[in-house]
Amino acid sequence: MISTKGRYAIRVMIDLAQNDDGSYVPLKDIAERQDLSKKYLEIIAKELVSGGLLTGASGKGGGYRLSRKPEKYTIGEILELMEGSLSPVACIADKKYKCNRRKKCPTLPMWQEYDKLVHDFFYGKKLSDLL
Amino acid sequence: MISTKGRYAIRVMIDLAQNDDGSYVPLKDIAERQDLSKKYLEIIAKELVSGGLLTGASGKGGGYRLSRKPEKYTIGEILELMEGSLSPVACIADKKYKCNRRKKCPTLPMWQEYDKLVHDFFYGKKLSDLL
DNA sequence: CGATTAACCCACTATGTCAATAGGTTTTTG
DNA sequence: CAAAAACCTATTGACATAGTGGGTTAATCG
Repeated sequence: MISTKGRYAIRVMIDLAQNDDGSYVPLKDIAERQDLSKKYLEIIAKELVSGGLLTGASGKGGGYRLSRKPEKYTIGEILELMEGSLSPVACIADKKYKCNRRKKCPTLPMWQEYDKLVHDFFYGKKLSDLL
Repeated sequence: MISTKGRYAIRVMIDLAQNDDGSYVPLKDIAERQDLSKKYLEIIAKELVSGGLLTGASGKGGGYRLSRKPEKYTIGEILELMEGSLSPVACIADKKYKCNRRKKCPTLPMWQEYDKLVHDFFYGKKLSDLL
């Protein structure tokens, strides 16, 4: 399941792409347009900034702005930043996960195949595809 | 993320397929072979029975048995039974989910496309493919 | 300079799900 | 009747999710 955090992040990115007039867009505006809690979006926007996807500016006239053009973002990187990992099972998502059945696990190849499918799907989608 | 419940269920089904000699297989044996908690497997097996995927038999000489041949099961139906839904987002998974942005939601088509991808992947895999 | 507007920061919380565990009851066979 | 098994109900600890609250810092405008 994709969490609200990941989904809201995408909506924030779309909103910013659609309302880009060169200046910074305050979270208040986004929250109103998208009908989402401004407070919660703060958390999300912060993570997007620290992940390098957005640029934030404090003070009057401040807000957020895409740091690249919409076609330079993949949905995969947005989701992976917010969700931590897109991998479907612990033994793939968590590098440190230790499973001594790994070598003979009859299901592992399926999870790996699935993981690739999901990865390719989301990394193949650009933010600009959703505008 | 696929939960342990879904993954253990698949392992139980595989174990039953591999150890099918016509008689019932007690959970104790499966738990030992798979190194999983028998108590926890009880919950899983119960659901598999009520979903029609397994046949259970109480009493001495009892246990569980596949109710069809391995090639007649899809991984999708096993997972869907255990996980409730394979759908990636609430607005698709939950029929009753109400979203008044649905008509103009820019992300919905992507989720629908993703949902189909996941569905087709797991319903295209048979239990017999994992043996 | 000071008011305003905005991001930034830290803590907290309610709810729910996950992954079991515990202990007992019923069913079946030998 | 004893053993072995499924079946049933309840509970638990840990963690994640989806926020909320209250303040601090930064930047701009008059």
